Amino acid sequence: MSGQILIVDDEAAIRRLVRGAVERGGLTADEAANAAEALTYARRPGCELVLLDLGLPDRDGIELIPHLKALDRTVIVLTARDAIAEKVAALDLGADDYVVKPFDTDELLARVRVALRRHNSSPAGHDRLRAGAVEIDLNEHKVWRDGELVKLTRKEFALLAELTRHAGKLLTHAHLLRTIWGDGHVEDVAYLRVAIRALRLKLEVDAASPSYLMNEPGIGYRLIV
Amino acid sequence: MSGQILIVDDEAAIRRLVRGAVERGGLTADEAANAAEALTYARRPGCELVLLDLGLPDRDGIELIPHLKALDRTVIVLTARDAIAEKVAALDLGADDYVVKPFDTDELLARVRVALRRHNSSPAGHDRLRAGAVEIDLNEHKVWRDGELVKLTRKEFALLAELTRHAGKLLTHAHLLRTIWGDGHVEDVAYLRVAIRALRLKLEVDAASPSYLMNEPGIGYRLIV
DNA sequence: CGATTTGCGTAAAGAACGCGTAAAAACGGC
DNA sequence: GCCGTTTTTACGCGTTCTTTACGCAAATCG
Repeated sequence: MSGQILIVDDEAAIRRLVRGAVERGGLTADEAANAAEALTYARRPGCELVLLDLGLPDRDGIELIPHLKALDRTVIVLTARDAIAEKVAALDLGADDYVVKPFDTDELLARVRVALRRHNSSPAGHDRLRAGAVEIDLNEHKVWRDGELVKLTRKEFALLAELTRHAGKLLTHAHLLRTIWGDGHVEDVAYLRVAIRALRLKLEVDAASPSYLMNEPGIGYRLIV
Repeated sequence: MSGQILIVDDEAAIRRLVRGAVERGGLTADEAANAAEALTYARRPGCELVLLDLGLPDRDGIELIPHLKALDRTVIVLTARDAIAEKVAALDLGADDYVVKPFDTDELLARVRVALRRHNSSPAGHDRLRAGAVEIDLNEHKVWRDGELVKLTRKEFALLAELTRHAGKLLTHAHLLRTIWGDGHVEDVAYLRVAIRALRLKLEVDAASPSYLMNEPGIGYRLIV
């Protein structure tokens, strides 16, 4: 299972220090020592935030920022370089925050929390989302329909969560497959069909004529609000 | 007219400095010298982001954070207090960033841009195109004619999108065939005819005498704006 | 000036596709 | 080894796409 936070730094000591801070906050972490590894881990579903050192052996970390943002990951740059120009460049490229080494682990953790708070909840605050009769708690991994608790499997929940986060929007097969099953399964539309059906059976009034989880033939699925 | 940015600081010199930075970035600003004023300005519609000094004469700025967040304003704390505990407290109370004085105005502006980018990107980027009575949303794969939703198939949509992207311009058979059907079907003009007809039936007032999807004999098609 | 060609619109039939559905096989945690 | 979950496979059905054919008008040509 992949962690929520990805720590990218070539020095093992730093990685350990950061990981300590992150785990103290109850979060899970992966580690990468170079740019190539970083991209591999960042692509894994479940990865939300990347703590990025700029001084990597194979590539300048700053080049990674656009790639990470394209994956919809939050990026906090964590580096010894404190030149203003560098900060501005990183932030303008899409970085969400910029912390200069040496840093305090408490402050880092606080900034990580800020970033995650934002990432997980567009209507700022709680991690409860509602779309129509369905309510979903992202932290508690619980789902209600008309106030009644519904039991979902992990995949079902992940799929519903992704659809709910972008309620009303059309999400492509590829997007859903990538976010929930990972890069290797972008073509496995069958997974999606089976999972969607399971959700419909549990959430729709009549699974045979859905009014909530809608299909856009050839494109993807959309959750109606 | 209220500005997008509210600068809260009891020192006029600081306010002027910050305002300079903000306006250099093409943004407008209001100023408040104490907590009471700050709340008044923050309540005004159009205010998106508050740059908040913590050392205010009437109240501790940190107490303002929850109020500002309740108004759904982005908050960047901008203060001389650099105690870690203070940073963590402010961030956990809902502040979006924390910048310690003395700060560099370029970095501040970059952080303001980051915050605004985020603030404005939640009601996500519609890329919608319009050509005459027809409006088309490329992300949502939806098309309206005179405000009324029209249902298109994939190929129809792709064709209309390509024509709309280059509205008014003449697109050759080969170009359209290549972009929608791929390299292998550059010669299959029949596809194009069938698809164009389907679009006309759905979008034109009278498909038999088109006024919107025009043919340029021997060359290609053009969408009239 | 009439015959022929060329390109377009139109219609309709068959093939291919995508989806829903079901159920069996493989997997993984306890 | 068992039970719930996930993956894999298969089939029917409706929709969409492709293919083919024909009529018509304008352009081309003898």
